Amino acid sequence: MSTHSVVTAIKVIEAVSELQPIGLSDLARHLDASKATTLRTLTTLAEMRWLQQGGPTGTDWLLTSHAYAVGVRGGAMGTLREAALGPMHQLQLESTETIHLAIPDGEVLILAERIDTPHALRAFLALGSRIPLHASGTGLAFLSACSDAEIETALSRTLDPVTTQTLTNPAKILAEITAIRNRGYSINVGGLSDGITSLGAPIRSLNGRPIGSVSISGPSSRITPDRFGAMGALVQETALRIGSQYPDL
Amino acid sequence: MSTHSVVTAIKVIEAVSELQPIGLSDLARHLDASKATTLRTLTTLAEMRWLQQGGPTGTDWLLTSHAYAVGVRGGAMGTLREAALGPMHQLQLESTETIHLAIPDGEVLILAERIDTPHALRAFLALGSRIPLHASGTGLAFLSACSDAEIETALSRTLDPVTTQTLTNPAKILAEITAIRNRGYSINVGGLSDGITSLGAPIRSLNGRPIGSVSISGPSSRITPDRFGAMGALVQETALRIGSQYPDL
DNA sequence: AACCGCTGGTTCACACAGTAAACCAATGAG
DNA sequence: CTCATTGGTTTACTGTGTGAACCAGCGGTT
Repeated sequence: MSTHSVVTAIKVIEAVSELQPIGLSDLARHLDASKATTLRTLTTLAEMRWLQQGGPTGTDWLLTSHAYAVGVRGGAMGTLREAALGPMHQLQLESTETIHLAIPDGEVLILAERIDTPHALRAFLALGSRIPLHASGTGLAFLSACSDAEIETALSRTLDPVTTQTLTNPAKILAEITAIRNRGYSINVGGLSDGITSLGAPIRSLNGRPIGSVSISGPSSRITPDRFGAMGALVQETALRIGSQYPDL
Repeated sequence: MSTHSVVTAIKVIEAVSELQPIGLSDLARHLDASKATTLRTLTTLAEMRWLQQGGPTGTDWLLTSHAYAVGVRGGAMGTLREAALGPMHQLQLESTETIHLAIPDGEVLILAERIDTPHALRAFLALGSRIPLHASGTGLAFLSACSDAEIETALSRTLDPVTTQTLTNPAKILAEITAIRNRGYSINVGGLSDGITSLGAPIRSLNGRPIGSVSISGPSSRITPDRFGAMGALVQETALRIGSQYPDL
């Protein structure tokens, strides 16, 4: 087996990130690599302060906060979030609900920023969560700004349902996308988590390419159909404001 | 020069994170490595979806959102933030100001989470920001929970002033630390950014070790000395609640 | 034009870094 | 007391990553 050491290193980081706390043998097995290799990679990564030992047993491996600090600054992550914060705050005040900013990573969106509602009952999604394109307000909004070819490849993947109300039929999703394009914003009732409704709009860079999306999320009891129009207009406007500040991909 | 390839890979990631957008030659010069090595590292990292080309010139290198997604989950970053969110929200409601959660990374703290105030005038600090221990409410609070030896090594470093009001004299900082220990919370008026006052308290794990700190931050015009007592008690209580949920380092 | 200093990217032979298999010591379950 | 784990170490070999030298393209200056 010929592997670049840096490839294994990255795999180690990602595996630890996902499975932590995790022990050496477990990790080596999961990576299908020898323990010696795995351990040496672990120790060098520890020297670089990306990993550390700890956890229940004291010998398990964990990701450090250094990894976080490095990741947050960053391309779209840094500049787009910076540009988005102001408009997102304003949208939070206007809607009084939770505001999400999502950014694409491969075939999913990643929750990049969240402005919380003061309400006790609220939608909750951890930062960094991977959000499937077909199952969320942000995702559907993002798709609606993609080219037909991109949409097709996105929908050609297996579309796992997240809740009982998740759209999984490509044809229905396509219909929904054209609806979104006409309407200007997406509507997702319980598709990502039960009882949560969200309205989303795509953020376009100055050249028109989709670079993320914003959404308003809250309990379906508060975000009722009669408020869709007003709230949808707000998200749409917010997405426009953010995109207009953002120069390019 | 003999270097591990994974070490250079990590250095590349960190350099790109810090300097992006950045070109090949620039990067190689900054890393003191050959362009060949640098480029191959860049391309493998791009294959792993951690980096991508783009930016103004189209050939500059950027960090992807994938790096962020990997970093956020993670050790202290994940579990502690999860445990802290509830109490932080409550503290936000009680104080009506911005709440910060900071976690140690080497010799600084990293801003891990932020709950914003609805006020238009508010303190702002980007997630992932590196916060010097001696110049912030969170930092001083964290120091106050460290052992004397740890404090000494921390204060033996060069203490750069951030504002004109930053404490840089080790003796004065030590005095402040004992004051914090008696008082139960830290007070920082304009030490990190002008016009911002913050009150912080250390978060201790069940075994008593400091693992982070929380703070209330806002304009000095709103966080006035007559409110220090009440607000300080709130932060302190919040830090205790968070720590009591958190098992161990 | 020719020259310059730069850029991103490529090629190649050699050394050394990274690999896997075998091996230890310690722990916990049966 | 076995047996199967665990984390960690040692080894000799091999193939990966290394840096120097090399292209080609670009924008100014002369």
